[in-house]
Amino acid sequence: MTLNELRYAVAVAQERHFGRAAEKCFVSQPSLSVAIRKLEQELGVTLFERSRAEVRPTEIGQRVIEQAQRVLEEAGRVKAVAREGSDQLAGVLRLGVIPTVAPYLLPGLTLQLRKRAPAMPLEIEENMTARLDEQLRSGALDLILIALPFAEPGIETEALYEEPLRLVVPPVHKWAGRKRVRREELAGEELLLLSMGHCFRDNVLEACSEFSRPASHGKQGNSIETLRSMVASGLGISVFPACALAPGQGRGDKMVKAIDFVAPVPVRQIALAWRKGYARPQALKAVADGVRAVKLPGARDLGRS
Amino acid sequence: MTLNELRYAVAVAQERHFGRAAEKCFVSQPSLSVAIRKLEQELGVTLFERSRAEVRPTEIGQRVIEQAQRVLEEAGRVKAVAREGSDQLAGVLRLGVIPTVAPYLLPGLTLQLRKRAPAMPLEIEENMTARLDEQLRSGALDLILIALPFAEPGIETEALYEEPLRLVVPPVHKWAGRKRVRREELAGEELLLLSMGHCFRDNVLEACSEFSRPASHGKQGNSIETLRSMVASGLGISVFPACALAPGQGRGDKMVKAIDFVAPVPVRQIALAWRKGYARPQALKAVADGVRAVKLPGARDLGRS
DNA sequence: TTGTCGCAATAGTGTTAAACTATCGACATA
DNA sequence: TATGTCGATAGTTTAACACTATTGCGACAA
Repeated sequence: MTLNELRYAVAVAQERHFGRAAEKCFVSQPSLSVAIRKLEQELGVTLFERSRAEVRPTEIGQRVIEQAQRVLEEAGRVKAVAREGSDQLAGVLRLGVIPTVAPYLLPGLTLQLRKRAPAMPLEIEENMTARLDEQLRSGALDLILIALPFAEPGIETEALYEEPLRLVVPPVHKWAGRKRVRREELAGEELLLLSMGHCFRDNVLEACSEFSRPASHGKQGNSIETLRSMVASGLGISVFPACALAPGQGRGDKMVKAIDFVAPVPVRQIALAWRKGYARPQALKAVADGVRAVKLPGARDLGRS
Repeated sequence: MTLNELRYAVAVAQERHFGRAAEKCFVSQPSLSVAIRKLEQELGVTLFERSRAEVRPTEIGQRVIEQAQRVLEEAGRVKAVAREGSDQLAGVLRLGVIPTVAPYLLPGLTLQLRKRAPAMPLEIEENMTARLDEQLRSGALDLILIALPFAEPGIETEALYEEPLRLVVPPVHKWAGRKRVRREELAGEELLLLSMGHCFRDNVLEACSEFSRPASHGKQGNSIETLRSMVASGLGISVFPACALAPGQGRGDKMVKAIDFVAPVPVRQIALAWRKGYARPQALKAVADGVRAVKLPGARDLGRS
């Protein structure tokens, strides 16, 4: 039983004439005759009563044809479903973002994507790299925005931008008045860090470990905003990504004082990652372009597209 | 798009593995791969995300596959419908019967068919030959029981039985005591006839016309039972088919006296008629056999089967 | 890095199936 | 008896589909 055979049967039932039905189906009359007979043999019933005067569906033929129409209708919907969904920029996109990027990038990104892909709402998962990776692999997420390095088998990445790391001190700190600080000077300072698992914690440690190895792990925060408050209250100093230090960023950007490092300025690289073979490359590109279009302070575009 | 392609896609979605899906569909892995790709191309969407680790339906693929399952389900019902209906002895049979046969044959026939085809209820249309013929041609009836001669293009007939015609007189008639009457003797007698259109009227006229040409058309009845009453009340004499004169037949079989004709006894032949190519030959045979199995007084089987 | 394994994709080939044209045969009409 | 219509059949070609064999890619172990 093929869809064509069902189509032919329906056409014969409608036209009540093999010749006209064949014409309607764009096949020759013999082809259609043979197909109908094949269908009748397979089903084991006579679908049409052929008399000279007219072709008439039998009782059972009528019921078979009604059912055949249902099949064809559903088959048509397959194409309809595919057509609706063929726009890669339509439908929810599940995006994972690390916590040290999300609050600073997302406002601008959603704005960009509302322009670039208005039919593609974002479903945001804010979590640490390990958890995002897991969800990306399991298919719970489509794309994730993470910090490099990030190399996993089966996962492709594209670096989007890099941004400088900046020293953050209380307004009353001895360095508060300085323009620049050398990384070596951090030795011996109390450096407030994010808790374990945050990749930015590793970014900072890598950037500064040569000079400062903070013994105390008691002084940690669960988010940059927590750290900002801790620094503001004089609990210590810290290192933030530049995006967290834009004017207007954070609850009052006057709470702390940001100081640039002397070159070589440590940076972190933010990248987009997806499963190899991900089926919506256009959506991927839209997000990549959208992120690049968000102007973060001090950020520098990376990569190809 | 073919039903097989949809089957393959559903199998891949279930197994999440091309090899196993192919095995399940009893085809080679390459065949299945090619079919899936063909389907994807036709629909213009990627149905599966192929990674080394696993095969996963895409968002849109998931929806397409759900719809494909609906198609396959409906396609399965086509076969189910055909299987249910493949029994020719199941389902209503629309049977037309002429009024001079119906009341005498049907009680026995329905009994016979309840044994022979319990799943085939009869829908009875009692009408005159011309109207039955019309309905048979239009498809409103499947079979009709009529009297011969009956020859129509596109219609096949099979004679079932013939029965004698008998003279019917009031109990007080001068012939009431006789065993037999010669047809010639009817000349000059008042013969009560059925109204125009009843084929039995023509049977009687043909059988007796050589001897009696009734001038008066005022003395007519619309049914044999009406005629029986008219005869009983002494309004005249008539000719009935033997079936109408069985013991217990009619409202009191003592109302009138039946007399045989001297040979050659006039008869009428009852036949089954159907459209050439009628799709339920078994139902046809069941009715023919059922009619023959009804023992009507004086009836003699005719025909083949 | 270098095998090796697993799996899907591709190449090449044969067979089935579905299309076509031409013709037949049955029936109805002139 | 001729003629036309219409569905069935015959014979042929083409296209679709399945098969085996092989490649190519990525993951994992040595």
